[in-house]
Amino acid sequence: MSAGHTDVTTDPVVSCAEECGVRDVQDRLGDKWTVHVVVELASGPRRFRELQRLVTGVSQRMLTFTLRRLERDGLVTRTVYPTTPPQVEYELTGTGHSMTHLIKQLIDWSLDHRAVIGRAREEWDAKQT
Amino acid sequence: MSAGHTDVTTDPVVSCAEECGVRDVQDRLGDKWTVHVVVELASGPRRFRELQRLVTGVSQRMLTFTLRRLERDGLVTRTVYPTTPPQVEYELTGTGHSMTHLIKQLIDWSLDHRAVIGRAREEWDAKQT
DNA sequence: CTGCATCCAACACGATACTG
DNA sequence: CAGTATCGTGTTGGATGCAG
Repeated sequence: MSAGHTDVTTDPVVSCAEECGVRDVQDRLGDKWTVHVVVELASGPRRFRELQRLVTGVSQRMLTFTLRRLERDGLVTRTVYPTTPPQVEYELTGTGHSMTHLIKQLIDWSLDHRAVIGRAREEWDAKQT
Repeated sequence: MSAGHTDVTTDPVVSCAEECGVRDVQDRLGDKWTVHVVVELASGPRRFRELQRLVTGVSQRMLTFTLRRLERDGLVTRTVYPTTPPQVEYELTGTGHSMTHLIKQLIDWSLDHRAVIGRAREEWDAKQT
């Protein structure tokens, strides 16, 4: 594809990577649980227990952490219904939903290049004897 | 943009998040140095030393690691010029360049929501007394 | 200049136990 | 059910020194 990079200086991705608060998004997208939780919440509001069941392997601790952080950043809302037993519902906000699209991009890219990368990886590993 | 999510139960982000090798991409996008390096390489081939200067704060160890991993996955090429002193040049491959776009998405989103998230965060912190 | 190996501190994460 | 607190551990990442 884009071979022949005669002019390599024409890919203005960005000039500020760290300064623009990208780190926050990185941290979130790089976090296994965050992505999982957002994906689950994308299809509608969920209760705590429900999420823990849906997001396989997550510990109670990490789920709480993840939800708190998402809540703090205004990506999910936390609604407490004062019933017995207590019931808490988590739901994506508008901003939260917009992150959903971002995650979609991520997944699409990974699906697109998964095979190529896998092959490259095998070749490389082979060459390392 | 995509506001007005009246139907929350129809956001088919994805059905498999972990199974499809998304973790790999996550790891890479979540990695501070990887993103930085790719961004720097986006504007053209760079030498090792050059990268270390460009990517402020990276240790030699991490730069090597990062480059090796990128090389392994076929995202960058490593060309050795047998001169004295030795000269090694790193360059993004086609796949590598495509990741550039993904990173762009990331940065765009972060720029778009940076303010909102920041405000939400402050409010949340304030409420925590 | 480029790269690898070792040591060491920090932190993230999981498991567990306990409260409302 | 929902959430907090504590402890043990494994991985990450920086600093340093040495080699090609």
